[in-house]
Amino acid sequence: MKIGELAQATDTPVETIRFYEKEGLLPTPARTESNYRIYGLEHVERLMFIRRCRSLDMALDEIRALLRFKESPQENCGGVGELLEDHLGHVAQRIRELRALEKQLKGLLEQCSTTAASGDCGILKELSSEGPARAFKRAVTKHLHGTH
Amino acid sequence: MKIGELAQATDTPVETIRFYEKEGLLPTPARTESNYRIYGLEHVERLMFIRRCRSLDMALDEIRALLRFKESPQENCGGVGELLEDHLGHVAQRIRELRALEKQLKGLLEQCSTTAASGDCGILKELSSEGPARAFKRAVTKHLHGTH
DNA sequence: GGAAACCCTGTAGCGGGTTTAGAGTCAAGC
DNA sequence: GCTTGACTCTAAACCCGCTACAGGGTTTCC
Repeated sequence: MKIGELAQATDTPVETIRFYEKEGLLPTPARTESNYRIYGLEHVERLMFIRRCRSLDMALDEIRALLRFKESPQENCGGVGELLEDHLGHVAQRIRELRALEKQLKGLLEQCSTTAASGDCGILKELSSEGPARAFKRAVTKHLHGTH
Repeated sequence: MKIGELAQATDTPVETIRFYEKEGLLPTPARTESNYRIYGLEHVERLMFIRRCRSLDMALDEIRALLRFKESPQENCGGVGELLEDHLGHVAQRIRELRALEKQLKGLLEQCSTTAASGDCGILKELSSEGPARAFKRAVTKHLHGTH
């Protein structure tokens, strides 16, 4: 199959396939006389593996590691689990961060509704708050950097 | 104040300040005879605003828009709220995605513990599943692109 | 007067692709 | 046979939001 067919089969943009090849995630395929890439079942399989991992938001480096495990003699299953647990940790961490963010944004938006009647935009005020004057003073009084 | 002091005052790397200037987020400051940038209160204020927005994970384009609102005559508060709501929407969406992800990863990890005793890695199997054969067939039988 | 700590400009790199430019190939319709 | 259009090729630039150089000049401290 040609690259466009592989693209359809795996729901992957053609350019991304070439990119994965350049990155060493996909083996270099055979070519036709006219220099077109030709793929087989094994490429479909491998690309689908990659895409499934990417859909789990794994980095290309993590995927490379998984592919090595997959290829390697046998039973580095422990390593696989460890990698996944690390990744899960990152994801959980990011969720926590985003939730904190969400809360802050909601707080800001409330400002808007409560100050809607009054003069000027509560959101912009809030974003400007914990005024700069203090920080300025801090910086100026503290221009004694290093030990002193 | 010089760039390093501004950096301290706002907890922003020096390079990032120069980057924001190049991006038009910070106005071009005055210079000393020896070509050093000199900043005042207004720069501290503006940079803190930018950093607060960034800590809310807003894109530089969004921040640019907010700064325009801030500058503009008066009362585009509606626009501000709208922008923030959009942003909140993105954040909420991303949280949903990551939670789904988390669930999938946990499922995969369970595979590992349940198949630990058995022959080979359940995780890798699972990641390879919904086999490629079907997709391959789909692609090959459907090489009749367009109307046919 | 010399070393350390600051400042300057300009450029390249990160990840994970996407886009563009310019050229070649192949099948179908006239 | 010839043109159109869909596909393919390579190489290089672009995206975001920085970060990290390299190779200078300036200021400050002892």
